[in-house]
Amino acid sequence: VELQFEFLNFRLFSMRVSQYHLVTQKEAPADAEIISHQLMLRAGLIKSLASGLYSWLPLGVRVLRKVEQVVREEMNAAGAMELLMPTIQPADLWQESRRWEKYGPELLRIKDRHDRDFCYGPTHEEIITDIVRREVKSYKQLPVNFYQIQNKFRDEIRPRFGVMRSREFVMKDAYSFHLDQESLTQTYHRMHKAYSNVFSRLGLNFRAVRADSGSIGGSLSHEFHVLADSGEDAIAFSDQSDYAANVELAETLPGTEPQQAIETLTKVHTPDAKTIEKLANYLDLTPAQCLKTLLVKGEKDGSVVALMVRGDHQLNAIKAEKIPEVAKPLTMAAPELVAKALGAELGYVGPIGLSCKCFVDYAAAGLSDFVCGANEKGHHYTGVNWARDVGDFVSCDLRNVQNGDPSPDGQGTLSIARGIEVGHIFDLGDLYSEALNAGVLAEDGKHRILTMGCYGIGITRVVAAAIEQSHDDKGIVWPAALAPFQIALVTINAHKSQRLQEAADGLYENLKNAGYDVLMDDRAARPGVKFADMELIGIPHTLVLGERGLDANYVEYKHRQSGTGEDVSMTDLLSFLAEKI
RNA sequence: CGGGGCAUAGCGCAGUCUGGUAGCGCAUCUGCUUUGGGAGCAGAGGGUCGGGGGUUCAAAUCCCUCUGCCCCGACCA
Repeated sequence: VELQFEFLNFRLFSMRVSQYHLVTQKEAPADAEIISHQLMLRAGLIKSLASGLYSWLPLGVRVLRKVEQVVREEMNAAGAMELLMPTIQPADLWQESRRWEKYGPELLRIKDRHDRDFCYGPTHEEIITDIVRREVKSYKQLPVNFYQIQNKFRDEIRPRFGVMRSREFVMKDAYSFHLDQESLTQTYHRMHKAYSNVFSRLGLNFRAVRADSGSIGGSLSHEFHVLADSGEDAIAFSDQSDYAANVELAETLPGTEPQQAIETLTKVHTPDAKTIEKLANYLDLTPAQCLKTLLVKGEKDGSVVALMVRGDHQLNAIKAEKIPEVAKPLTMAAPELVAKALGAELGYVGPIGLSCKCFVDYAAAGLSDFVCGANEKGHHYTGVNWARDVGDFVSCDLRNVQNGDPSPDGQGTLSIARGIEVGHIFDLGDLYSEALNAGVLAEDGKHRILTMGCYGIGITRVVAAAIEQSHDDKGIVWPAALAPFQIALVTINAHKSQRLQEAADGLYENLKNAGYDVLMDDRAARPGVKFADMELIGIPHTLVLGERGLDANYVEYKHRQSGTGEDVSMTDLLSFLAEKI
């Protein structure tokens, strides 16, 4: 708890607009697609430099600092220690972990003047593991948890949505090291809790979801998603339990056994019915009564594997890649390969008499009297039944969950929502510590490889996500914790009244002394211009001081989020604000 | 990486088809008037028309080429 107060004296300066770089725009650049990108450009938070590269202008940096501050406090409270590693990393550590080959073109590789290989760090597992293996020698020094807040570079295939998916971005990354799994699990839960605290304090509507551990590796992982329709990820959660998972990972349950066969197996002529939609139309059936057969490259050269899902379902690539017989990454088999390996034509493939390995999704395996390709151009079978008509196959979980599917924990049904991933935590086990040989002497005097966790928060992305979640037709509506300034003090024509200017200066000093971040709009501009700017940049609380109020000893108060306002007596102002803020 | 689009003043755009002195709105600067919800008038500054090459008496405009930026896709049986 003491750690939490370490930074309490952190405070950003109050400013006068006349002395501040506030440049707003009425129109957003045409290439800004999503609302957060448009508003960040219009409000003058960021400026684009090149594809996926943004400069943060003074107003934007204030927001970043506020996010960082909350993150620092919660990391410190969770027992993590801040350090700072270089952004440029030598290749040899990446070669040691074998990621120099594995990471692919997202890793920006560079050479120094001596022709030595380096990369711009996309993440820091190698560096921190190297520090720990050299610094930590005894189990008595464990566990340790280090974090940093720093720029990362990932050479994305397609940067988009402004700072939401940029190439260079600010990330908080933490790494913990432990003697055993039990200690790691403890810290993992502690960090899970710390992340929930961070996003709650930032005023975001978020969900923690089970996730695939992806390219970082490891076993257990959770993502933290801010819920927003523009999110790039789909997440599934139960209406009756706390089950929540990325759709990439969310399991489907084995379905019911197929019903007794009624129809007889019949081959029908189906010209041009190469898609499920056309087939269902042609036969006057629903897609759910048809079987979709996808042919992918097998792990063995030149081989093909068949993956089957119900016609109304979608194959989940990550689940498919977990099948040992399937080539990684998942690749659809080219028509020539299919013709060569199976003698079949795409569009009319089905399980009956198919000479390759077949994997069938649970729901598809529950079908009876269904339709599938006849492995003959222009023909399908109807009345197909697995047990009676089809040879060997393996049934497994292959598809994406859908709205209304039963929750995998047996409680309730799943809903699908869209989310923006702002945090991700991983239980890495000994993945990197083993590769880099990071270990300590244990109590029994034996050398033991460490276990490791890593934990990331996309600081810059949090800013965009907050705007996606909180804006209106006038502009940004910052949650209190993120706002670049707490109070906007707008003067009405003060340049024409010395008395008013002096009163405004006095009020500004009082608010500063009371500990608030204040932006005083003292420009000699028309009131409408000032109101519009303060609303665009989303300052939560606005105070308006004009001649009228000065004469009657009041200021006007307006709340950005609710739009409501009231006149407040000058004498009561500080206690009024103390209650509001 | 594949497909599509765009590139003209800080931002938004017109002009390109049909070659003939580079324009409009916003923003910026000056002056006057105005002043409680993005003011009006008058004036001013600001452009290698993305780069290079070609055709032509003449190129923002036509041709070739390079670059940059944006969007879509990478689920199709």
